[in-house]
Amino acid sequence: MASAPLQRTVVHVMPEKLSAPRGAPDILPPESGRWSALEARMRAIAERSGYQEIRTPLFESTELFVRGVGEETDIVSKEMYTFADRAGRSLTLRPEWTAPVVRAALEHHLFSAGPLRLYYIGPIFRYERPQKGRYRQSHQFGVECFGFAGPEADVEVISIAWELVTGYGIADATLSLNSLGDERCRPRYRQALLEHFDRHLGAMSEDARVRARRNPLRLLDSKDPADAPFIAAAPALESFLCDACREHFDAVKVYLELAKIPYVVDPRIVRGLDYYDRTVFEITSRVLGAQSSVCGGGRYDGLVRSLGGPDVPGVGFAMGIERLLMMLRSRGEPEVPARRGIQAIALGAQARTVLVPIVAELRRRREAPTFFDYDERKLLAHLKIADRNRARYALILGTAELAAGEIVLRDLELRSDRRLPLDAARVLAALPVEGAS
RNA sequence: GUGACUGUAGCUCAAUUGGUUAGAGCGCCGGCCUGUGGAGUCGGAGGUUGGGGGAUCGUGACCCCUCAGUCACCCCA
Repeated sequence: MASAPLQRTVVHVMPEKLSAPRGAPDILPPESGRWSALEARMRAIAERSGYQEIRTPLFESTELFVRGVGEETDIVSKEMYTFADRAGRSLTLRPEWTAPVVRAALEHHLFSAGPLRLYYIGPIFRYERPQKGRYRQSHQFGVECFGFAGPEADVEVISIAWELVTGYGIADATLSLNSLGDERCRPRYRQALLEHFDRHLGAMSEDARVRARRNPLRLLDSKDPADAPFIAAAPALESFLCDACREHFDAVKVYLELAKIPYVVDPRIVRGLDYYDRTVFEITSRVLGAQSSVCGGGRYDGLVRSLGGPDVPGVGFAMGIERLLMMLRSRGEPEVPARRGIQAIALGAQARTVLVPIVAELRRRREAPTFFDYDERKLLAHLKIADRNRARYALILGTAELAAGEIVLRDLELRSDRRLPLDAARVLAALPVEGAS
């Protein structure tokens, strides 16, 4: 290999600074700490309702999303990260979780064991123009409840979402609800809609004409003022629901009231994924700006079958972690974190040698952090580092202590010193237990 | 994919409507305050003004392209 010329080439070819791809932000400390705390809470809440985690590959065969999400949807038609692998297979970075979850459940015969409750947490990828609350790699938490056709499951799933969003004292959240009907009544409504809009399409936005062709229901969702009067005059979906769908929808509302979960019925939420039927819902917040939706979901009784599986009903939601974090942050929390952990301070090479194994022992036995700056500094500088680390204690070993066979344990909050025998066990015994943060 | 705005030290921002060696605060590193901390004080490092072209005697400032961010549309979490 002619490595020398190759190296030269590399230097000339990439003089630019390396940076993260567009719309794919890094998550750095201390922000990453907020992430893991939220994720822990999501897992806990899902598990309390009997949900278990599922992890699926980051990429799937492209066909899964085309069939599962719908060829005509924006996600599939223009937002997927699709590539060919070395064998020419078309693969796609998952743009959503529901289709992969169903695929995995089918592949491993999870439906044959009866009702199934799964949750997931992880990244999704959509090729969109980034803006606030919208990224090319974003992260979702969600649950899928399979095997129950009744309204109880809808409300179970909504309850989980609602608890997560409101659990931090967020007053701003709104739950919007709608029913899309099922395969019996929706076609009739679709037809009625088309007939209504057909007469006005010439006066409506260009976008509306596209929607009429691709998904007439989405006409209702147009924000173009030109379309507003025609939308207002459009027939209401609710009046077209068949008896079974109406009964289901009414029961969902009753259960929500029993659960004291406030909602508004919004006939305009129709959702952009093809697989939904009956209940659809969304949780929104003003603080998110234009990307107001923090959670969206609904029932998808036909999806499993359409992917080649048995006739298993399902209901679930997906929640945007970035957006939920934005909601939490907007309530402000400038609080200074409490002091925690120990700053180990060695003055001089010999003290350092003695302190290293003691620190190792502290780190093995305690959950709270033990910080150790290995550079030779003055005591003053070490204490400043301890403050920066927000350490509660300083463990100081200098030449005087070393000679006396002692070590100083300083409480940085109380500003008081104790002299202890120079021994890891004695130090541990003198420290209160500090648990995980 | 469409439209608009913005990119100057690690961070937040200056730089008299183009004019000499681009500054400040915070942060960082170091000295002093004889081994006891969020302070003070003195000093230091750190910028090819996102990148590339162009116009000009000359620009961080003007024009074009590009990259990135932000806001809205589209769509969605």
